[in-house]
Amino acid sequence: MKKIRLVYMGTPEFAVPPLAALLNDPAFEVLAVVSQPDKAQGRRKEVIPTPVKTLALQHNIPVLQPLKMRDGVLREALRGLDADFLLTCAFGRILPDDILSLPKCEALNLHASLLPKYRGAAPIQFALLNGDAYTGVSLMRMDAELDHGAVFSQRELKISDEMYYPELSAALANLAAEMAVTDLPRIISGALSGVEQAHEQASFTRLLKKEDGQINWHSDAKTIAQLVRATYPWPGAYGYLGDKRLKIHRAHVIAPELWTSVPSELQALAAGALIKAKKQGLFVRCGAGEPSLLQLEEVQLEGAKRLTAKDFSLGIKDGEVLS
RNA sequence: CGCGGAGUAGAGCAGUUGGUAGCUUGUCGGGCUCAUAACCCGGAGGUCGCGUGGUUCGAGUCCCGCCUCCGCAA
Repeated sequence: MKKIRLVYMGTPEFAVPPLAALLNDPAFEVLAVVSQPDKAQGRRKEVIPTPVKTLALQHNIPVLQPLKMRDGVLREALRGLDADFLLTCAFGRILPDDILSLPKCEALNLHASLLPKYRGAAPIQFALLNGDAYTGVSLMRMDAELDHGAVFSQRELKISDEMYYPELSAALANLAAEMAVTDLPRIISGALSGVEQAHEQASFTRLLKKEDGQINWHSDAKTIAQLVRATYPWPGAYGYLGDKRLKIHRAHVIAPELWTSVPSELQALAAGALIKAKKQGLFVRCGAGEPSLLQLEEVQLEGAKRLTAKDFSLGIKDGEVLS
């Protein structure tokens, strides 16, 4: 049987499982991998190859890292490959028309949401941020607009309360991998056809910024917990203790029925007030009117290492308030 | 040379104008209690990151050099 020839375009960790699955499946032949240029990272500004590039090199797949999409160089490189599919996954750049319209090559995208919901750059984060019960992945055809083309297939995933961004991202990436391996052949055979999206229901996500991690302690604890889960590990949810930033790495909501102290006592506390409850843990009073409680699990003060809430609480005074 | 914070008992912190270290927690022993992540009593545990460095009668505390960790920025 003729192998399915494809060019894979992806950059971050999320795009690794699908590529790995395609590389391990004999039905596919990955002709080339396109990834974003390597960037300097870390305190020492070391240049780190992208996760997708690393995997590709381990399998001796040629890697292209074009600086520009529109100068024709990439198009020329791809044109000679005679691929059946151009498959992108978290590539991070919008592809110009001349690449999407390569002859006899279907340009597809793996997107981490149930389109038309959450088009754009940060679908996983926004699903967590909004406290959605479900999200998923979509396999779709690329067209001139962002995440706008016909959808071939989707897989759903339940979001559990324990999922932070890395867990959800990994779960979705695995789902995307499974979907790519099983559904690309079905597209070739004609078993799957693209269905136009319900565009009027589309929503869009943008890349998170550093400031998106700042916590408003007047929000209720549930909202704040969602922010913590969505922004971990970057940009990270944070408040301020004095003039120092305090990152909240892990936290969860305490259901009102589990409160050991009565609401009237909480009512008297300012939003952001830290509550040291002996061995029971460290809590923050949240909410504007109705008080709600957020239990901190893991935090990190600016300049210090990350600590469990227990260790952190040993070093702070009573009555301190986060802002 | 990007900016900045920090290295003190197992852990988290304090240590004022320099006078040989203290708190919380944990740990060990004992006690109390129907019981407790409760309470009471007692003990162990630190060459204060490194330098056979400098200043000083005397340095965790000031000066110099080095190492390590971390936040910001990228």
